[in-house]
Amino acid sequence: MNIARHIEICQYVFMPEQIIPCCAPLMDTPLTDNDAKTLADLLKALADPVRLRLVSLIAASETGEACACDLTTPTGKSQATVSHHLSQLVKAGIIKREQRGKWAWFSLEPDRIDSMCAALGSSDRAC
Amino acid sequence: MNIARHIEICQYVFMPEQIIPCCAPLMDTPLTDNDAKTLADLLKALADPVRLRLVSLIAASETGEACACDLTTPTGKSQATVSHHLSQLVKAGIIKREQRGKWAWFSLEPDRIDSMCAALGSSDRAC
DNA sequence: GAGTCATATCGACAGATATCGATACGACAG
DNA sequence: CTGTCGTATCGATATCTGTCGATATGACTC
Repeated sequence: MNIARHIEICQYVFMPEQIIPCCAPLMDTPLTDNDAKTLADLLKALADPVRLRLVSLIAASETGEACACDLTTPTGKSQATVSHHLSQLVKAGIIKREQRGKWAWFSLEPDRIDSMCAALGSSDRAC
Repeated sequence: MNIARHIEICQYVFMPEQIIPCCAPLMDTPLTDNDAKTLADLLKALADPVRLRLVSLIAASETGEACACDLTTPTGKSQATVSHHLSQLVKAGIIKREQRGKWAWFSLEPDRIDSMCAALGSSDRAC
């Protein structure tokens, strides 16, 4: 186990711009308090059935984006609730929001979930 | 997008015995309510800084296992709290518990986190 | 069996979170 | 400028979750 290497990988993982494809720390050396908090916040943002459905509705759409107006019905929740969940996802960096006229369009922030998975793996594992 | 293929992948992902190495549904077709609930429960089990530290302490230990008695101090939580979190992780299938005399030893359930990551990816992505 | 030690469970509490109706805001159409 | 429509925010509420002291359980020692 190589601490320097671990720190290097951590920097990749927590910087959305540069990302290793899959699998990195957690398993290699105990997480610091800070890293644990950061990673937990990201996991929490996804750890809700409604938000998972929202993400998958957006990701699985033809164009890779979805209008908020089309996300209320399939989730079976109120407009206020859906808006709240979408905000949470944006705040966590999992999706991004774009205003077009009076509509709000959402699309995936592509590397965010990958980097989360990377943080949950081991750098020893082949990917 | 191929529904039959998706269902097939889903079965792998939610059956801990057989697991594809990395990356599968979520992005391919909207999650069902049930799958969303299942996946959210698994994410929730990891979405806590104390539990993440416990997992990484266990995983990063020399032998790949750790005694409960060695997990209280590094987390800075009470014995009751640590025991509670360990139970949550066991219940979620992320770690397993083995009694040895009066000590409880914990080790990773190896494929559980991988399958979670798999469920969060896309089957199109190269892994 | 009595005492000790490791761990799980219980009960209580504080803080977080999901939810929704009502309302505010901002963009567009007329 | 006024009305309409999509969306965010607010306020209230119910439920869930993390935490810990106290206690129960279960295993080992003597």
